[in-house]
Amino acid sequence: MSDEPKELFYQDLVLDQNQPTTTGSTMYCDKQFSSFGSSSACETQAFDPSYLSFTECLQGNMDYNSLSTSFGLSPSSSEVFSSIEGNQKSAEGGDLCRDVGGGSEALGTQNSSISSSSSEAGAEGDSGKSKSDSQVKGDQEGERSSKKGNKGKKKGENKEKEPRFAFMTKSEVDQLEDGYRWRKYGQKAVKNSPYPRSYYRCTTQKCTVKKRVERSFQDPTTVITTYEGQHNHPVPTSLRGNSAGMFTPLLSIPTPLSAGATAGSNIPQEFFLHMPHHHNFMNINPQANTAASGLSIYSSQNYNTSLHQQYQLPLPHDYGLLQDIVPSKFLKQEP
DNA sequence: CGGCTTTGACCGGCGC
DNA sequence: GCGCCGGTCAAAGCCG
Repeated sequence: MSDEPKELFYQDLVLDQNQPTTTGSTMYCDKQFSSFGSSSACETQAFDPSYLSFTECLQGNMDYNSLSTSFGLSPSSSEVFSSIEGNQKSAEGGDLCRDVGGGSEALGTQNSSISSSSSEAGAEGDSGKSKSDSQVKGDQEGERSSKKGNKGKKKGENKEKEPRFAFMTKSEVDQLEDGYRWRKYGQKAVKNSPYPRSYYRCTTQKCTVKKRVERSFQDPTTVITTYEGQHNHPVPTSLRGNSAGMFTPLLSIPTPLSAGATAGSNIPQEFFLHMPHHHNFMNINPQANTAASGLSIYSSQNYNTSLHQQYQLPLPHDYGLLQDIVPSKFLKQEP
């Protein structure tokens, strides 16, 4: 399959903290990520990767406060979805859905109130329910005692959820090349969306990572990929010759929608494989596993200059740390 | 022939 | 209790 993105670009992502009204992406901290504290979800206006130390992300030791700080929003200013507290449905599914599905709305105006966005918008995306997660968990850990009729799901058990990470990518193809091998195990029509949602599972043995891929019906050029779990193995080197090959054509710049940061969980390596080249993720995570370490290879020089110039990275609190990530020349202080 | 995709059926959670 | 819905299974088919 030709899963190489053909047309990829940051969707209106302007990293200008002085212009919060510019379109941007939205990042969610899912409730399931306990490390985010009681504030189960937050929305950043114009998700700015530069705010955040990806090392923190990778190491998954980022708490809500640091997250808020890193993303340039205070806990109070962050948009917390009240419904999330006790209803993760809206947290992981509905909100993500709304954000994603309502891409033109939520993404178009990051000030839009995601939590109260129209049902129309919410219709599209990941409307997964919490039960789904528990079910998934049950499947994964319970090893599915049997097939249909008894999915081995243990009610009320294994409520913990795999870390999830969702992002949007402008792509004409649904499944982006991320270096891993996936097997499609299902496809479902998404309510109120003409585009189906595909379910993939990592083909590597004992790897329970799954991902869902769907296309935003608000913006058909946008693909929403949701990763669940983390790979317990390196990127298959045999894939398409070698792992390095997967970097070549990737110009994909995803828009994080949901970040999983449970202790010990990493944001899926795929995310970083798709991150803006200029972030130069070299050795940002000494503790990264092999797969993530593969990013160190990714010192792409084929920057999109115009895109670069478009970025106006603010000086974050942890500028020093960021320097290790982003070349100084890209860190210019806003006047 | 092995690996993958397709697709209808099934299950459980949730809302009404 | 019922229907809706998301997620998953697994048989069948496809493909290299």
